[in-house]
Amino acid sequence: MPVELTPSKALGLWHAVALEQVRIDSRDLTLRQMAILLEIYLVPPPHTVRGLAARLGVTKPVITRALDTMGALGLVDRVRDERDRRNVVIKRTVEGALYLEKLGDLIINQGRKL
Amino acid sequence: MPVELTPSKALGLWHAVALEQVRIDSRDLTLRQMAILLEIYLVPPPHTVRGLAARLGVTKPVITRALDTMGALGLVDRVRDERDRRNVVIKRTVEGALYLEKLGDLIINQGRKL
DNA sequence: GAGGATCGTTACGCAAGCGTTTCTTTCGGA
DNA sequence: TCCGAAAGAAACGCTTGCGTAACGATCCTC
Repeated sequence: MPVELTPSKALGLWHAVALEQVRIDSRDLTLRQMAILLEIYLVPPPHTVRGLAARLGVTKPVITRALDTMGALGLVDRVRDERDRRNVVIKRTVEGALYLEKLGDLIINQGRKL
Repeated sequence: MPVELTPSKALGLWHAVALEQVRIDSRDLTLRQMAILLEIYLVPPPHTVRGLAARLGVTKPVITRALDTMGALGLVDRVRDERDRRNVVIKRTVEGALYLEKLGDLIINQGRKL
């Protein structure tokens, strides 16, 4: 069942969510970081630096840096892959799940107001 | 008529749009810049630096810098208020309207796919 | 018309992101 | 057992954003 939106509602939703997010959360992730975070939490694992880079169409250092930042915020975790120790597997965290849960609630609530 | 979303669809929509936006557009606005841009285009004018700062809960230099950046991208324009020359009125541009129109289409299309 | 308030900008030092390039470690086939 | 390929991180110089504080221009009131 698709989500049907008019142009006005689509941008209105984006507007309301962006506004609330700016006001509430000082963490201010970039769009890329947000895309990476959502990818990690919404797409079945395993996730690797290389895989994410390919998926987003960016270079590997971009992913490494984003993981550094979001790791410091506790939103994601990194673990060496013991089966192929060149790989790093990106893990979800409780805090990251909570962060996205709040974002989801925000989107839903702003959607209801439209 | 509100937009009803499940948690899964809300985050799924955000995910899909963020991903496409990252892949397609190199401009990569920050969340703050996006909030400012949408505020300018969706809320009736006039818009001032001070007003936007209060609305977003940020300091004035944040707005000035965002307008610098987005002005250079052609997304917004600045004009002195002739009635009170201390004020700067922020104007919309054709390019900015086009940018948001594309974003709206993107949101709608990703919503349909859910 | 002088003095204080208001508006937006600029300056400053700092933190974080970028793309490119260069390691370091690890794997896997000859 | 080498030796090249692959994965991720680190290094480099640069750009952009941040918050605080100071600044010029303009308005308004006394």
